Amino acid sequence: MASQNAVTEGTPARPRRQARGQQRIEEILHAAAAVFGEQGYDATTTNSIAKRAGISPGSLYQFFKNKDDIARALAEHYATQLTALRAGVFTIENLDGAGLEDTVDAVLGPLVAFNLAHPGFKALFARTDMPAGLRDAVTPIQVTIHHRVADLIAHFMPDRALDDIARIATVSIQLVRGMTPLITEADGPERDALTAELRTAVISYLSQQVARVPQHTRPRAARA
Amino acid sequence: MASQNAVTEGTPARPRRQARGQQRIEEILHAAAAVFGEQGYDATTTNSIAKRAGISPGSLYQFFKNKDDIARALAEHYATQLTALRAGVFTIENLDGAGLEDTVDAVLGPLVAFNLAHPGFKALFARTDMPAGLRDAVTPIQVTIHHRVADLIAHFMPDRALDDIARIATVSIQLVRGMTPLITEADGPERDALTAELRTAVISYLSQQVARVPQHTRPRAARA
DNA sequence: CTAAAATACGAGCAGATGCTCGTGTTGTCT
DNA sequence: AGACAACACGAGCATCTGCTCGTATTTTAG
Repeated sequence: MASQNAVTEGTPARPRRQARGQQRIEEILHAAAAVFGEQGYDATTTNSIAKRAGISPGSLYQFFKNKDDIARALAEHYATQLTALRAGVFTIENLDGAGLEDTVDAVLGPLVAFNLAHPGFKALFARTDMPAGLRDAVTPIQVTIHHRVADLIAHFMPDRALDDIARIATVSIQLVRGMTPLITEADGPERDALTAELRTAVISYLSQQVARVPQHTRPRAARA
Repeated sequence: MASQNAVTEGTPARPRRQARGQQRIEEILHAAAAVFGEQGYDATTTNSIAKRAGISPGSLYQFFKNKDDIARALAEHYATQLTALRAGVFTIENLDGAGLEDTVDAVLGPLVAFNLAHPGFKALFARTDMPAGLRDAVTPIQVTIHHRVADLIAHFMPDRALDDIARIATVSIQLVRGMTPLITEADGPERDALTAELRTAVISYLSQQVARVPQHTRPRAARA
């Protein structure tokens, strides 16, 4: 956005990255994701991230202001990948004619896969009590996610009040967030079973909500 | 390690408490619950607990071995009160003839009230990623809770396999745990609304599970 | 009353953690 | 080639946190 060249002084300490630096940044984020996923955010030390990335602490701080800054960058990284995921799989247009179950499947499947592929994700997003710095880093992205889910839900209950929709979206997200650590920490068949349980929980909750106002809505969720 | 007591050597460093000390212990636990609830477990310092309790750090460590020990004692304190709660409200015998909805209500209502009355509770139990010390402190009690919930659930689906029952109990508990922080942090009417949503989610999830095996079970959940 | 145990104090230690700083190396631009 | 910026290093600083220790006071036991 702002001019990063030497002439203007808009962003003081923002160096012009070279290719090496860009790669380092990605290596650091990769290492941070791994360590966050294994140890949790609080227990993760910046020195351990540097060690994991194969660099010195000093080098790390050439690319990131502090620990929260790493979390913020990683959160944005995840947000970007989630956006790509959405574009590829569960666009609203693609699901407009689909039923509730198919929609939930279309969202939940890739989301679980994403959590398994990116162990750091749940460490940043699936916590209920966050330190202030982490909270600031992830809330904007949580708001974005909430908007998308609310849009999706609104399609199935168009005559509900907006704050009802918002609340149902919040609850749905929270159901998923609560189950995610259980799923990622389980192995093989138990993991599949828990994923199926999550699917059941979300679908039955949302079905109940759809059925709640049967006048205007056509509650035939399974077939369009 | 050396025995400082005269006669028996059963519990080496366990002094014979006087009335004053017992009261101090309760004051410390009360203070710890408050600070845990406000700051979270990690952010809470032992010195801040001592300050809140109106004593010096040295005095605190005359009654508790370390920070985890405080958490463990507080967790046991909560477990005791929960047991009293169960005895008073939702004994299995009392609910044997009741339907699923009434049973869930009988559990969820007092449980939410308990969470509101004891702000430290969710800081100890409602976290998904716990430091090792805290995990050790609360897991025994979580196992107890899980047993009780599984017993309750088993009454509604007697022909399900034991690990199915266990998994359903785990998921149910997780649904409640995930929603608890949302509920306690909300105010007035929004809190009530979220509580109602939690009720809906749990009941619809469990109803779905009860309906899944209709052969042997009599799925007349609402009326006995 | 007296000795021992329990309670109380609070300055401060040992260890850890996020982060810095001085210095040296690599890359880029002219 | 020279100059400057980006990159890299790692010992170590400043700070915090859980906890201790020497000491003083209160309570209990005999």
